[in-house]
Amino acid sequence: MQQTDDDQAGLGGRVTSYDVARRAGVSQSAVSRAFREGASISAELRARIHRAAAALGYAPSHIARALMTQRSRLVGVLVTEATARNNPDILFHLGQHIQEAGNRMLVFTLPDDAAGDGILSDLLSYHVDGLIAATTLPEETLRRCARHGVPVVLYNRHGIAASVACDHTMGMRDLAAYLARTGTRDAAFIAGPQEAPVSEERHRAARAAFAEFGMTLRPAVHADYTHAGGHAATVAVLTGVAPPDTILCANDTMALGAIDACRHTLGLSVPGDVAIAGFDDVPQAGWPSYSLTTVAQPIPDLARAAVHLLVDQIDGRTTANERRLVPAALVVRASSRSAAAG
Amino acid sequence: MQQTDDDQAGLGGRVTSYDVARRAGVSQSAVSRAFREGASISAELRARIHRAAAALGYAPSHIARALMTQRSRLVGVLVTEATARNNPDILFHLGQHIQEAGNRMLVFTLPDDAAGDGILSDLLSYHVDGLIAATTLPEETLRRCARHGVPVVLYNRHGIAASVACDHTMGMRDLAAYLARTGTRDAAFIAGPQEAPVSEERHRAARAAFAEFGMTLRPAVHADYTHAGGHAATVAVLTGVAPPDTILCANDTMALGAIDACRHTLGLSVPGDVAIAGFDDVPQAGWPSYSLTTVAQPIPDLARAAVHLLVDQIDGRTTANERRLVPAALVVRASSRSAAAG
DNA sequence: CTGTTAGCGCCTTCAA
DNA sequence: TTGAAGGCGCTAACAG
Repeated sequence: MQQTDDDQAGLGGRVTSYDVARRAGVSQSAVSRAFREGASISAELRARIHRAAAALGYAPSHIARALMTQRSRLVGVLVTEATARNNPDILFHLGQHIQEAGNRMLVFTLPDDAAGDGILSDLLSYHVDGLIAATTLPEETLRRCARHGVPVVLYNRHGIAASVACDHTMGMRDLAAYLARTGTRDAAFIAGPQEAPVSEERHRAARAAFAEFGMTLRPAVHADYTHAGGHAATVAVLTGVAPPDTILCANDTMALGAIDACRHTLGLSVPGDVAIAGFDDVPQAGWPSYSLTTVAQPIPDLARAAVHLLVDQIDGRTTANERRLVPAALVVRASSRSAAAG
Repeated sequence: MQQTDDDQAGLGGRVTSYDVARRAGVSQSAVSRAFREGASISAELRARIHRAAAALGYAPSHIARALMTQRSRLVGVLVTEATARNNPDILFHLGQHIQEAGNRMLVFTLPDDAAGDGILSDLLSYHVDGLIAATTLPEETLRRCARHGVPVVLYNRHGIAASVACDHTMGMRDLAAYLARTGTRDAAFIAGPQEAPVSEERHRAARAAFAEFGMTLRPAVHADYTHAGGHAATVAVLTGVAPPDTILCANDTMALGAIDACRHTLGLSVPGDVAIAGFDDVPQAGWPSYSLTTVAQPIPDLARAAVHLLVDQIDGRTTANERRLVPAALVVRASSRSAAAG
């Protein structure tokens, strides 16, 4: 006997619990119970119903269930286009944990970081049980989520909601301490796009840390988070008068572009002529052609924390507005000067 | 008057069409019509209802609507862990087009390519209107989808369903022709994991093309699609007796690992000592540290085609089981010998 | 443990 | 054009 020989299923028509009930000679509630954990039903009856269901190719409807239970098991995930492209791992890890918690990930891609506004009614339409936002949400939107009972977790953002974030402050401090020890005195900062919150936070952290260790950090040069952007900004910075001894980038991809600019366009040696550091620890940072010194953003931990925080709120173990800071780890590689030289 | 001052919304309770109806002094059906395109309703009434809805923070429920209309506006997307990590752009572009078509993307991540089996009942539970699968689905599963009226589009796969795929055959042929002109005689092939369909297809295409141009293609060495895997396989291949003059990889990431293996581990020059080529044209392939000769997989086109094919089926413009082949473009860079040298 | 009854929020006939 | 009644597929409250 096949477990799934749903030969009977007519074309098109959805198989309902009613159909299964008739075939098994029981009530609809029995079918409902047979497909719910810990429902009051005898093992025998459940088995019989499952057999009938398999024969019919029946699967309980999450949609109808959601209508009754007020739980859709849908988690909305908001990402910007830039995040989806530059840090795809975020989406992947969030998806993993969301699935493990028995939910599904509904992805909303926004063109840019400030567009999270009009999306709210859409979110509500789909009855998402909760929301993880790696985009900037207006306070007004967050308040409305709260009013509608939709828990929100902000990813690498702050606001009037729970949040998880990489500890940029400590990460930058560790990096700055290391650079200070290895001869950096005067560094340029290549930032992401204007108003990119993560870039701003890293910049703020860098300014504080550089000041603490008595190094100069020049005003930020803005680029667009891409390799090409980092490349161009680096050329601009290094061809000016009195070039800096170090270039710090708001993300790895731009730092990789900076390295390529030095070696392939400007004929400079890294770290001989200029030290370069990034932030993220993307896979390419570890490849031998680059060996980029950087700070590892713990994406798997961030994703896990985000989902757990959200699920806790959904389940009413209300850790509302909890803020979780996940440590970032300095990764020293060859693009910065070695300690011996300091 | 604020457009969205849903001050009235009590905490928790969902605002229903009934609430809006009462506030506007109309029937529920009127509210329903006010939120549907082309419904029979006066502009005046619609405006009044929209005002009441805005004041209440009402958004129509897709869940309840789906139950009636049998259209969830949910598109399921199946990807393997490997795809989600190595080719994240796929997910991004699919999401874009799915959203543009007025739907939402429900992501199902599978551990490996052969696990698409038990997922079906889950898919049905969520009433997905259709399915885009970048994983291998058993014929049985595809048949059941058809029986249940769920259209499927296979992404870079073939089966008894509609499909879109990169034209690996032509792409490989162009690459082989170029390599033949530039001195390749004897090449190694570094494949992806055993049974990875895309890798197998590229391998098959490579064998045919190499034979056509009278070059030797050695038996495939299997790696895992990663940089480290490509690196290791390359070291193994090139330290044997009679190393090949060219290394062809089933994807770019491994080819990048191959280049690093040559330059940084084996002290060989690329393409001087050995030419290297990949497939995909990931962003890194164009970075000056690599300049990888490769074949561009047209991901944006593939994604668009996949979504359009699916939407056509959902809407009953039934182009069932249509197969779309999207051309791939040879991208010549510095990791292969130049034409002049041939 | 099992069946009956009501209703989740909406869309769809049908009358008016 | 508008309103009233029924039902999409399921679960929750109650009876037995």
